[in-house]
Amino acid sequence: MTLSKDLVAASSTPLILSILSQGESYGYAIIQQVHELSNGTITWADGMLYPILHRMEKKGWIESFWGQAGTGRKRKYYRLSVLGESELKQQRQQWHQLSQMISKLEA
Amino acid sequence: MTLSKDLVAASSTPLILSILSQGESYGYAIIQQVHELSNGTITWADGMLYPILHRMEKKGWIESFWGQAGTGRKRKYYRLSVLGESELKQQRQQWHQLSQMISKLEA
DNA sequence: TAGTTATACATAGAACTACAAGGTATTAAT
DNA sequence: ATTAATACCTTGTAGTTCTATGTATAACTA
Repeated sequence: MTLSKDLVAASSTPLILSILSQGESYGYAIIQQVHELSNGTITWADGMLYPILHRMEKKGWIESFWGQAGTGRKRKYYRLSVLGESELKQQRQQWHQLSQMISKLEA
Repeated sequence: MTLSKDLVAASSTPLILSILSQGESYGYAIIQQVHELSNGTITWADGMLYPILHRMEKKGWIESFWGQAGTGRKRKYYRLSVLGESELKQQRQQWHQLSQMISKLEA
């Protein structure tokens, strides 16, 4: 399944917010989580994700901090901010409403 | 509720396809139908809808023909094409998948 | 130990595009 | 007569996205 460009754009933010609502994570892992959650149907390019993360941080929805993996490799972790929590709530609501509208129109 | 730009873009096409799947309609009426279906929360500008309809026609998802309202006013009606039907099916599936992913992540 | 793959992050800017604003025209209402 | 509602259309720009490219380390493998 290749998602339409619009749908990718519209879903990436709520998906990232949702993932981070379950605990902090980092770019590379988020890509894998989305891949798994979608049963392999969604594969994000890393060059697409990082700008999104930066934008979301700029908006104050997520916060970053550098961490160390067990291996010694550096990672930039992200966690949901308070603002991000309420944003997630709103976006979930919007998704829900639109889903319902589309469902309602199924003959 | 003001939907995010991304979400408006992602939802407009499946919504229009869904509406037309229930029978032919025309631009002005589609705007009102969306307004009603959303309980007044979604108000599309006409200048935003017409280009979308043109694009969708270009892609072969919908077909247009000029008609006459009872009043004598001219209207450009749109109906779903065969291609549009399968496109709708796909887009519904995608919406469904993403909705499920987001739901699944609700703690 | 050299080469390859996987992990991990970053950004410039080409390429795209949405849609506000502005335009035309007819019918209905006041 | 005027205004509101109905009905459609397009240009230009202001904005955005994400591809392509770059850097670097760790782990594996032949």
